[in-house]
Amino acid sequence: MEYNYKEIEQRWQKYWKENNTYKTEIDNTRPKYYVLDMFPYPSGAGLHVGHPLGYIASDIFSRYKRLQGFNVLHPMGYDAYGLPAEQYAIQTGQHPEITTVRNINRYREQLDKIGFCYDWDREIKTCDPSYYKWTQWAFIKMFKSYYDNDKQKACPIDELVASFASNGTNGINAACNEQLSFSAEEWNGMSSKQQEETLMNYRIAYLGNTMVNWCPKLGTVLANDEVSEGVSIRGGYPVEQKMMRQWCLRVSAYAQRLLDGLDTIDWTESLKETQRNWIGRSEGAEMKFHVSGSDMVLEIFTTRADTIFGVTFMVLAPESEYVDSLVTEDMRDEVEKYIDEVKHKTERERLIDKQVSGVFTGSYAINPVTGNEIPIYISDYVLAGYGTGAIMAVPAHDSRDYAFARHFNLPIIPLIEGADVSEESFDAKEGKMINSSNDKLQLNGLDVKEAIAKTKEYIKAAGIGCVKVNYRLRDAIFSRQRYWGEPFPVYYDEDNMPHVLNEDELPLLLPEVDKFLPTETGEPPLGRAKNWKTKDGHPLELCTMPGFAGSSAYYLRYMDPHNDNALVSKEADEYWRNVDLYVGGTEHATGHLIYSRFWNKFLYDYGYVCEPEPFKKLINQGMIQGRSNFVYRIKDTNTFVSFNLRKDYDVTPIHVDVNIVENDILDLDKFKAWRPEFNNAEFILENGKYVCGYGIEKMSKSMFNVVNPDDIVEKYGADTLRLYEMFLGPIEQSKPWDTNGIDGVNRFLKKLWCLFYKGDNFLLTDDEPTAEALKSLHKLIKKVTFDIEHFSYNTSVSAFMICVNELNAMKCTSKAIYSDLVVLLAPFAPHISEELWHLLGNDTTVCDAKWPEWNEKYLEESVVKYAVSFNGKTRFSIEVPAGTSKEDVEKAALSNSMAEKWVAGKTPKKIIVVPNKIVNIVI
RNA sequence: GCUCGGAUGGUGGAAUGGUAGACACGAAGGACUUAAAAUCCUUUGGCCAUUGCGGCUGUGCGGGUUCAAGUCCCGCUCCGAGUACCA
Repeated sequence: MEYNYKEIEQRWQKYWKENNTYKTEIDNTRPKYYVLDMFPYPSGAGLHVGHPLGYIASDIFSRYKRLQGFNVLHPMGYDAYGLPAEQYAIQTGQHPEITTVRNINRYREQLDKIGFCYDWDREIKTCDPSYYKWTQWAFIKMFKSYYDNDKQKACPIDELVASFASNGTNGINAACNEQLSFSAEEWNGMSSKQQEETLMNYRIAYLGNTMVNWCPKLGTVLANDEVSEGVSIRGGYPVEQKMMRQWCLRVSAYAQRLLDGLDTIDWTESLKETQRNWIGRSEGAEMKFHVSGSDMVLEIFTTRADTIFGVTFMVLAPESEYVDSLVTEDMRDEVEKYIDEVKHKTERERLIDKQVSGVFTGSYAINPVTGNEIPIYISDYVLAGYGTGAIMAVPAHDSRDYAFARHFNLPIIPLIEGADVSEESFDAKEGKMINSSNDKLQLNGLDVKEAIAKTKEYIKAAGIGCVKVNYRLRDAIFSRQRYWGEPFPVYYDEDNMPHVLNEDELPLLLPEVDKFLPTETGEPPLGRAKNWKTKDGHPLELCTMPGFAGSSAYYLRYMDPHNDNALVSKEADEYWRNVDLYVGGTEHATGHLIYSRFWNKFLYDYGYVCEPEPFKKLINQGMIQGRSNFVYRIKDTNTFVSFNLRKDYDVTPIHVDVNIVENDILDLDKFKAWRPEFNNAEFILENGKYVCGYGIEKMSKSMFNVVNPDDIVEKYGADTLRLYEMFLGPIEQSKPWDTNGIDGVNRFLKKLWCLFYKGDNFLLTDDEPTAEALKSLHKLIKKVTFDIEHFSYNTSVSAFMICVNELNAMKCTSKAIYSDLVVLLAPFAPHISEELWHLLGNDTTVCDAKWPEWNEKYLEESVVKYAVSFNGKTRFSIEVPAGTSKEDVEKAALSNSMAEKWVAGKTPKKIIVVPNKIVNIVI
């Protein structure tokens, strides 16, 4: 019998489906293990060969864990809301749901062919009302909560209201937009609208006026992680800063917990570092500067309190609320002109144009330590959103202040001994302080670190400021002026104040609209929906939620996907707890992986989930790049010259579809048929072949380098695809897709098949396995077990090849050996393993087998080989019986006929024997 | 600029401080074939020797630690990824 992968794979895929082989239920008698893939956004292009890389890796791990006796939860679903479907809808008028469903079906078809062990009963689509009900539910909870900094958790807003009513803001330490201070009487005297507005300052989901990234081309705001280098990640359109009233999530309240949690989880150091940078904790001091001739006080944040004696000016962000009252009449025109200029610059222009710019306000501040008067400027190098939006400028020790001082000719006072500030600032936090003492504070002679500490002490004692920790992490902007997303469960009253719906009114269904564009009056697409109001006629929110809303808690829903009464039941949550292994790309480091952790912590605060971190271990699969092929056309002809001969001609390289090239050899007939203009192409060949050049690029249609997994499955089978993707290299590494080696793994499967069958004869017997075969097998068990635990799948595949070659060479026919081998292979190549497993006479599926354990006794060698080195250089090797003592190994090494040459009559100074490995003789 | 990775044959890549280059691809030669495909065998880092079965050299560069370094330490070069007026 031939290895007929098509027949085998189809038959077993059908069997698994019909028998619910991968259906998972809570089972308290077995330990759980939760393996999760980052669910895909179903794009119209379908899966390419890079997508399944992570899915295969997690599938191998799931199957392995299952064979080890774990109850494995391994679900899959779709992140179905998103911009591309909506952009497509705008262009074609087709409802995004139709495109989305079509794409999902296509994805499912492609996934099914690869033989994953997903429990499809638990499938989730974020655009499904039964799913987004719980996204809306969580939003309502967040709306009804504030963050108590003392308790370090989210609490019901009602508690805050009660506290305001009895004590005002007294004793309240809550996360907020701005520190408020009022008494119980003042609170009780407020109108309900005023009270509502006050509460917005505290809610975890709040409506706030914030600077947002506005993308005019997409017609929506974007979160910080959706923007890179001044353009939108989706589409690459310019983004500008704009003040807008938007729904926000108070992620910043969780900054410290998000930072601390990183130490408790098993993620790669680089990913944790990315999150740490994104959270951006910095310890410093907040200091008050009085404005000269006024009772205004400006607050600044600095990490370099020690440089207070070198402050020669102050700078405010142009957007700062204080600017208006600071500007003197003679400067007003100039300041307004500058603010206007800054406002109209897009983020991108600001980044490109790094010229120093700014303008003097006309006002002066007083340095609280030296008493000196210093000018106050505004400049766009100070950001409104960080710290207090104002800085004390120390040009000698900050490069940005330095550039500004140079441009406006402001004084520069060096504060560190030996620092030369004639050409550039000295930013390093090292050296001894100078010019930094007066009757209030003496820093001269101190080290920078000591000076920082001493200054902080002084600031506190003198009441001119406080020690403060700042975070770079901002609240997440949660509104999108888009159609294809979750509607907010929010309506507005007569005062235009927002209220949330009752939980029993969920889900609030996404309404139909006639077009997916903003309304004529510039309102979001939901403004087109008919009857978009509550039963009692209140208008509903027109924005929808962003992409990360649906992906923030999906891992919880998989635990209990059909529950109508809760996001996840207590029972399911306490059994499955959190994700043991999460596999996905690094691109979500500062988006999904932060939001999800935040969302989880919020739910944790209320006891809806029992684990403070959602993803215990995380593996990042690398990207698969495209490997493009080129042909070389001789200029102004239709003649193509082979790669190695191209130097002799004047040629233009042209991308050629990689699907008509094999091992860099062009299929000439397919090439002629590929494009009409190549119909009558001529070729200059080398050795009768046309060799193509290659290059590594992103996998994309325009480069003709997209390889579709279906084509590989068709040509080689799913098992070959799975093995080959793993064989390609370490899972975490980015690498180009290169089919050149795929024959190797395909050959391996055929070889394995041929160990079972020769022609139509079944070769296997019940013979006792030989010691040699057992050794080969147990070597494999040990290696593969170790490799899977360490996600080193490429070396596992090699180990299988070695083992099969060995068994082949020793003509092993023992069923006992192959039985274990097939179980080991099952996670990697489930279809062929299932087939072979049944050929071995089993009637259960291979998934229910038991992972074999290795026995050291089969691995023991009777003879041990030692490499013999002289002064570290290996010269020859010797063999001694296993268990030979060190002394005897030394003797054997020295008495070897080869040794004489290297010893050369001298007495060895020292001999090192590493058991079973090396004898190093130092002469 | 900062942070984190990485650099090993023609290629993808192996190597708990212990015989570098496993495994695979490609290439060359051979066997079986009328022929091709498939399959199998041999060789394959470089240099030298190959009527000596061996020698020298070698993991981006320069140092160091060690009996022993691809691996650890210090200083560079180059490449990749992320991030950026964050005070």
